[in-house]
Amino acid sequence: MSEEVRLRIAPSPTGDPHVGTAYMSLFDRAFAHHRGGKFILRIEDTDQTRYNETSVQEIIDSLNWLGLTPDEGPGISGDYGPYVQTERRQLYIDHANKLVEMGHAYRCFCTRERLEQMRKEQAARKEPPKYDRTCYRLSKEEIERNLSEGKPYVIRMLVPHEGTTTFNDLIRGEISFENKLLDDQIILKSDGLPTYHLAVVVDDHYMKISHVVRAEEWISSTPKHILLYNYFDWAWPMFAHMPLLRNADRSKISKRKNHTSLKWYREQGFLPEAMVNFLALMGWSMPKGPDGVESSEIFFYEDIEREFTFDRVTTSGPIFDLVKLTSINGKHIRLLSDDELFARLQPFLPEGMDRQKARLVLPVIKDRLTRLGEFAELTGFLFGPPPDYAADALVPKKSNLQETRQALTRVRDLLASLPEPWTHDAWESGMRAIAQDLDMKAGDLFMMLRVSVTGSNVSPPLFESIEILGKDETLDRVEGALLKLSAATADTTC
RNA sequence: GCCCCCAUCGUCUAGAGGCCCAGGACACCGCCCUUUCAAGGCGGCGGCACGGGUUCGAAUCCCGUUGGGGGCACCA
Repeated sequence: MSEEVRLRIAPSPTGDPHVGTAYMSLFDRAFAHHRGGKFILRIEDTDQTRYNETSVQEIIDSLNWLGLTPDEGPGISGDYGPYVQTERRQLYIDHANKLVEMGHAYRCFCTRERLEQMRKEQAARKEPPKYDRTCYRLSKEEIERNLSEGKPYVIRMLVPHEGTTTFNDLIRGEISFENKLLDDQIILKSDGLPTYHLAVVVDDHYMKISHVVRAEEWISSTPKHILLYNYFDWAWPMFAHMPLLRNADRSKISKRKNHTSLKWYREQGFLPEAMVNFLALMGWSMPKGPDGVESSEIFFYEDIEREFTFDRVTTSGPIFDLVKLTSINGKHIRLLSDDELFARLQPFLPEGMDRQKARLVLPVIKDRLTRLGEFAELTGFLFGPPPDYAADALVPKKSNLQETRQALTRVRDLLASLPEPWTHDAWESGMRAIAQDLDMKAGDLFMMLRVSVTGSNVSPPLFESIEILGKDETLDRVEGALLKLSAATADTTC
């Protein structure tokens, strides 16, 4: 009987919820649930200088938004709490002390200034920066004296100078490091809080984490963690280091070069299922069907959970491409029913916008939406006056103001005479008849009307638009266009 | 500087020695559809970083080079 599969996401509450957190959560949860296990949220808030109050709730909100709800976590549930590290500080202190007693760690009284000086000298000598073990050589008496004087200290783990530490990464295979290259890492800070290295090992152990899945950037600290597991005589978890999301220049994804806040994507109107779909494509791919046929790249979380295995995870870091995300988002928007899409659109409709009308426009605009946030902009002309435009915009190529005014007048008369409700057939054949009569292209005539009504030469379908606008408003706008043409004609003639 | 990871179209990827003179998606270009723009359909452009091995046979295995990335904090 094997142990339960338990994976965790362990973000630091230092700012906006990060896209990398969503990325790791996706695979954590998919794998855990694929294997009938649990997905756990743990808050790593041991750096009080970077702590951000609203962050924890925002992380939870973002995960919920994406449908990546944790099974255990702060304020959620679970038998292995507390799930916030600052609430577990005594545990870390006890374990650090235990290590000191066992001779696997030692107190270090060096000041930051001294350490800085030491590193400077090492750099000058072109040596790798590494603690020189000054405090390891302190006598018992010196330690006692420092302690009684109340000198602040940290606790460092003692790394052996011989041997090699090797582990098997689920994605990359065997990775090994020579111990002599590792630093005597600080595991307990002078404020009594642990550093990541101690906290992660202690918590992963007591929270019974079976698979440590995290970004590639952690590979080089893994041997330190393994050493700690060994010191405590604990079994190691499995390790899997996911590729790092990248900026376009291939550096690690950053706020400066990318939108990294999940809040931003939500506000822009990216669908959670599109985010999940896109993120899954970064470093993972859906296996081919049993017939060997290529699988679609458009899929949902449930599909990922069903198919996910670490052996299909790529080793090289993918560039986060907003263009592709946008495309995937558009496809997911089109997969939604009109009613569902309308429900999702609610937070994006401006205050006071006529909801009924908005629902009416929806089918017309659906194929043109790539983000929910575009709705208002794309349909603005239906809810208020069209944007201002120059009279010339009404004039087709190879035509002039006079002809345009003449043609548009005919259009107005047609619309005015058409009995309501307008039918597509009657309207269109009327337009075409005018075009033929005036010996002009039907397209040019449509464009004239389009600009009159929408203020732009790019718009949703014309007939549907004027139908939604209604006869009176449509005629008003055509009248307005005619006025513009008259004014412009007058200008050029005098 | 030292250590570690990585290397297929511009980008995301399929490919686990012959099925590949390399397949799909995004982007780009063209055509079709069409009252504009989209969406959709069809087609095109475009890649195994380089050099050595191993093998009857290498994108796939090994070594090296080059290139990219990450780490080396009382940050995670």
